[in-house]
Amino acid sequence: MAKSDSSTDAARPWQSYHTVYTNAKAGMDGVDKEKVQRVVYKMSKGSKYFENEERKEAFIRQKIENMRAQCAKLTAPDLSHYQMVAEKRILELEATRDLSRVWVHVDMDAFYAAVETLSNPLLEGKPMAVGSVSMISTANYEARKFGVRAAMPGFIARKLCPELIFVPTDFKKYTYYSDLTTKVFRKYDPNFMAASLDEAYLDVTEVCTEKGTSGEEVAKEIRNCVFEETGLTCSAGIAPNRLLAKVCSDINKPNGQFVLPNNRMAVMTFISSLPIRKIGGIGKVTEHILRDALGINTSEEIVQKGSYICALFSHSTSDFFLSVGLGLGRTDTPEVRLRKSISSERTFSATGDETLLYRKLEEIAEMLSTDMQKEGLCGRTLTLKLKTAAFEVRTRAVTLQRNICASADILKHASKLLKAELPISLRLIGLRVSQLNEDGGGIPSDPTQTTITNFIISRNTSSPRKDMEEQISFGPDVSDHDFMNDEKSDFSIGCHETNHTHRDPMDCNDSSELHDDNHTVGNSACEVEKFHKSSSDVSANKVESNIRNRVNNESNHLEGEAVSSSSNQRQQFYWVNDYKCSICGIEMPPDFVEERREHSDFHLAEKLHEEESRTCFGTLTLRQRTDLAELREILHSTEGPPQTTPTLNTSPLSFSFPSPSLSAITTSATEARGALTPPAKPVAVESENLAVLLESRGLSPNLGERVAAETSFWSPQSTARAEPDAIDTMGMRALVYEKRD
DNA sequence: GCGGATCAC
DNA sequence: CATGGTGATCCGC
Repeated sequence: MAKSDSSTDAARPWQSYHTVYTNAKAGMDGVDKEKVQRVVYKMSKGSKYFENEERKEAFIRQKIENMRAQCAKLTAPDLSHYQMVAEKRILELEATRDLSRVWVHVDMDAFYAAVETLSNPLLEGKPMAVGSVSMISTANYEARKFGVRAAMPGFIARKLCPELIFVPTDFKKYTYYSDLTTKVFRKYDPNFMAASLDEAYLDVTEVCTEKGTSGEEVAKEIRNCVFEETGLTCSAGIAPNRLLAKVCSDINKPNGQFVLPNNRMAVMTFISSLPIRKIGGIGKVTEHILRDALGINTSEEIVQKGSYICALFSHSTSDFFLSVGLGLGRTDTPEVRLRKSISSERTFSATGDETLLYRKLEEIAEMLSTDMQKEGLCGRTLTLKLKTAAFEVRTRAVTLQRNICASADILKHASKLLKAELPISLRLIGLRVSQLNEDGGGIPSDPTQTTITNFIISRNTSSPRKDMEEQISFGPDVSDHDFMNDEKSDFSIGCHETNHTHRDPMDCNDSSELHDDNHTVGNSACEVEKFHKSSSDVSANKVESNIRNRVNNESNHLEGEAVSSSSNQRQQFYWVNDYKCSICGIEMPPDFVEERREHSDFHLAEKLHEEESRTCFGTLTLRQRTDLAELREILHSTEGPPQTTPTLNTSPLSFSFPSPSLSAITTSATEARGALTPPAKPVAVESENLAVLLESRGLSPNLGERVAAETSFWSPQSTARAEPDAIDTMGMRALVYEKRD
């Protein structure tokens, strides 16, 4: 079924229309997939969305063609070279295998839908979907029988299942139940990793040894506990690493579990027959590419075609693929995850009306700024995201010299970016701020003061000179960027609907000034108040970044918990509502700059003292102390940590689709289980022979370890590939931080 | 550093 | 009639 495209396409065109939600998934056994596919196709055909999907598809096909051509060009010497490269990489990766941990991945069954049913028993047994007519978050199992799935537009779902009941999302409820599960998880692993409201990874190694039980038993216990606590069922996967545990939890869903023993042969057998699409990080496109360009369908084939993998993909990507083929995954518990960007975006009915578009932009800027201030964040890079009426996505970014967080500042720069794209018809506008809390450099002794001054100058005088300064990086960018890249030429038609080869920065400035003025008129008092608030937030954020960096650095150098994790998180200093000390409660208005500094210094001294007596890491505190100014910054800025959890409930919704990957796997699950018994053909190397093999190739037996330590695959930056579920929704962040108490 | 793209939830 | 929002990462410039 891999081939014969051309023949079937003409007769059954729907077969070539692939969406994320037409894949198999738990609870879809008896579904007439052909019929579902046909309905989806018919509902989609002719729409702008559909046309865009076709364009994307065509682009991917082109890419695949190029790769095949590249493969064909490989000479015999090339191939033998890459074969060696692959073998070396495989050995090195193999050397990193760690079978000493027991990981459990817990995944709630149809979480949102289950919660809604719990609070409204009338829904029981009826096909129901949580979400809206435009988009479904999750569907219960009755609905799945009709082919209704997460990420499917509601109007298509209704076509598939006319009686489908729609229930709007209610994140307060989900958070409440999620917190209940958290309580259970923490008992088994105080450092468990919350992957989302309904998913968590637990390292139960210690529990197993202490209780002398198996991971299987522990998982059963956890699931029972979760059920008693919440009345909700969940599924679990037990495996030696997180990547495998995640795959396993999907196998006997719902309300089941699957154990993959800590045994290399079992792992290899399991992974070998596994369709690559089941693995986190391999999505629709990657699957397509690997299948059609290299003929790879299973993980086993990845290793078999290792030479082609290494020839075609970058180092980090091929490492990821190979490690998947070997059933490797992360076994460590990473330190606190830090947000790297914050964004806000909205879809609306497409319009080319500039006034309307600017109004939308204004709203987004406002929302984003609000979120940033809630979190005490600010950043230097602003990215405008646009989706055209034709569903094409564009982004335009500027990196400023200073951090911003006030909505007026965001809007000012965003307006310039948008202006440069006009005229254009849009259906979505989004804004993102990244490079959070970084020291912009050149911030003098008193950052708070300077920043306030800058804010006032920037707003009140609106000096064009300053605007030009900040736009330095904007100029070159304009002339630089183009869509003439030959590879993409066929896909860039829409991009030419505007001509961005020439822009007048001054024109942008003028317009944004105008805009600013309009915005300010009428409530200047209110605006002034805002300045204070946001400016103090600016310094706050900067500081927070420092402290966060420190926490990171420290935890790298020290074994065990980060020094500051307990003390900092419990007793962080910041101004509640911008006037009340979070530690002692004393009230002090924002403009009492000097008094505030004194006050924070007092707490700083207190804190240093506490840390010194609490820890034996003298060198560290000493080093910290060398720069009192910085420390003071830290203290000043230390943001109200995640206990801002209350904001969680009211926070912007973040849709969460329970395990979007499919699993008509009950069959493949039994296959896999059966396959575990007989010793399968060895895919790579036997671990016991590893040292011998390494040496036979002139590699020292521990080379693999050393290289792996340096290679990017194991480094934090490529976590997404190795561990793609490192997602930080607001809800998740609360969970993640909470666990560190 | 920017922009396109993929992925997860 | 008509297809979401947030965050992360990677690649190729």
